[in-house]
Amino acid sequence: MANDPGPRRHSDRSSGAVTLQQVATRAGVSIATASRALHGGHGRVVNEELRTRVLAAAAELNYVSNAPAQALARARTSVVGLMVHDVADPYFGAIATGVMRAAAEYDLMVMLTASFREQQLELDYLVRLRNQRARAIVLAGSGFTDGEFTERLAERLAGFVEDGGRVACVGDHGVATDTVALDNRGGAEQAVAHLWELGHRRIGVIAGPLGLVTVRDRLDGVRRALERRGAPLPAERVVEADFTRAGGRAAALALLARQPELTAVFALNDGMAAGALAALRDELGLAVPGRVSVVGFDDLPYAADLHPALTTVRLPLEKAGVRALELIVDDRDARGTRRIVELESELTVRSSTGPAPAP
Amino acid sequence: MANDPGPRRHSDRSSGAVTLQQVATRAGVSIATASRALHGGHGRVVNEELRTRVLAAAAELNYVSNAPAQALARARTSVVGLMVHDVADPYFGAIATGVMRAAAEYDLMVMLTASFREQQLELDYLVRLRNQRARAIVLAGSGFTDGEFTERLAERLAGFVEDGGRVACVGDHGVATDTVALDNRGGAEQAVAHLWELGHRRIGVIAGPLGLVTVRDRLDGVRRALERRGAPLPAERVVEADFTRAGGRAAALALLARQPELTAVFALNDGMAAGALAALRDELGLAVPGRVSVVGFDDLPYAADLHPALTTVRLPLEKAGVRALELIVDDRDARGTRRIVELESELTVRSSTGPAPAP
DNA sequence: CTGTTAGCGCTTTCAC
DNA sequence: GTGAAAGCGCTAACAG
Repeated sequence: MANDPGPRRHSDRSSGAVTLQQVATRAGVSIATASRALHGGHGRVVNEELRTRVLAAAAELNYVSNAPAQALARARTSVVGLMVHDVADPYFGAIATGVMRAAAEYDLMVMLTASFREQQLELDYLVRLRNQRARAIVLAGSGFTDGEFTERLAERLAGFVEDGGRVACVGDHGVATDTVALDNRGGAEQAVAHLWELGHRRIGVIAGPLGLVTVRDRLDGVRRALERRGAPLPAERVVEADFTRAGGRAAALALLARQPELTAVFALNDGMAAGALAALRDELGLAVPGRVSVVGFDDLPYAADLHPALTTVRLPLEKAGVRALELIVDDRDARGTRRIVELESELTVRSSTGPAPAP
Repeated sequence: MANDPGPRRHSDRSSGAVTLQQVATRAGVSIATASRALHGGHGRVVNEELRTRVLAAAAELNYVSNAPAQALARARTSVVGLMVHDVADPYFGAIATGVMRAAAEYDLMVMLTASFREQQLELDYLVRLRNQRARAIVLAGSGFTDGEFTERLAERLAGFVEDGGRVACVGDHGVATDTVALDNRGGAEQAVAHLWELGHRRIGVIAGPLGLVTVRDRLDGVRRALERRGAPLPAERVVEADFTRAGGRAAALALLARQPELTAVFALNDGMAAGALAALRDELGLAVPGRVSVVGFDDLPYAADLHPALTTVRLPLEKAGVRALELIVDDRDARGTRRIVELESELTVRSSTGPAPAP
């Protein structure tokens, strides 16, 4: 039946997958026609009957096209890279979900990379994504303020862009790409305003690692809000902590030992707030919000289930993921212009904040 | 300099990326040698000097190899697919983290797909992953018990395997692949045993959607444990709920309205337990664990922060992700034998459970 | 509308 | 140890 595949040099390597050629042969058409029938060849229309035959052959053979081969021929893939710190971290999980939803919408596959806050790993993954010829990268990575790191990050991204890739950051990463900006500063200001209105004047801050952009911006917001009210934040009222529950716990303990006069604690993320809450309640026996009010940041899903329910700043993380992907897909705007989508924070008041106790 | 790229038919499509040919030319060697120098050509050793020259040229040109092209030539990629319901769900987030950690270890890239519990989407992604020529798939998807779905799932996976792919499931998906088995049944039994020992005899169950394998197994564990103690679970003591906080809240309300004599509630996941806790405490005013004890399942990170801290069954989710990836990588065992790694559950007792109140 | 054919970038024989 | 060349599976000119 003239179905001789011919001599094969690399024969053994064949993964056994059905090829377009086989489909074409079976349908009795040329490979070009098969391609056009299956993947809609660039304006070209295929005769209805041939088309049907090709589709039937493909179905019978259980043909699935070879994306790497298509990528090679078309010089473009349909995969986008997503860089996060850790998907298990609800913050990044939410962003990732947004990206996934949008990707499904636009028919893109997403290649996930997690840096676990290791700078080298993050850098390496970036070239790995370039290697994969990802069409774009959504960078929601670690976010270090470290200048040298930022520089190398920029280099890597530049290389990626040179190859024709697009990049969108979620949050500030110190690189001049399209970005979905999260209003960390503004959110922090809102939180402070809220506490201030409740009469709090002695506010402590549990900051995360100062090397993270997010922390820097949130802390900055606190400072600004306080300065504007004529009560600049003293250095002793800020503790740097690990960005975790345990970090928050330890920091709360340290902070209140040092500054027992505090009436409010602002933890710069919900994880630390949860730890602080537990420390205050179980170890220090301080009523929240009776004796000290607590505010968190992020409004993770469990914030309402903390005890007491946590007042916190809500960040539209999932939406940020969606927007980032959209920035990447949407090529309308001229390349070369940096696009920035600003997303707003919103204070969610629950039960962990109340009037400052009378002096 | 004889660097004429020659006539190009597809010229405009070139993404501008540097190619191996360019590196070879610059290093003054053949493309074959460049390939071997860069990617260690199959036993072949390259002269040290040439090797150095190639590496230098590659560095100068900022060369990054083209994975799709390599995939085509080698007939294999270094990507594995990961199917989850939703990464923002802590359960899947934990599994995903495990997979990511292991993938980094083995130098694999992971392509993430999220079905959001839509059967068709899950099925489609499976062919998409085949299309990408993923080398393997870690299936931690929705987990429907639905027979027809399972069948189609099996079909799709079979196709994937035919092409030479490997598959590992996390949890039972009704398909006979290598799997990392989670002890849902055993965990549920432990929870019941715990309650029983505390004197609870009237236990209500807040089940998730009965169409999910996980739910079925956990419920089954409850039934078995109770039967073994001569107190079979009456149908009225089980409510099917959405697998969420809201679902748990509603179910708790319904359950206690119907069966006020219950002294314990077992929610088949932590999210529902959180909702139940809130409903019991805030809406029904029933003391936990004084009047009714509550047990959850999964031991998500926030379980200890619920109020009261939740007694729950811990599942080694991250480890499950790691193991699944290992099953895929580890080809020692003969193909054809189904391998099953059993992971144990462990009850974590906290403050939401206590002695049953005196009758 | 269909078929032929030249690549896409890389790996791997096969000869030297 | 090195190079030439034949593909890998597919797309897109180009010619009919």
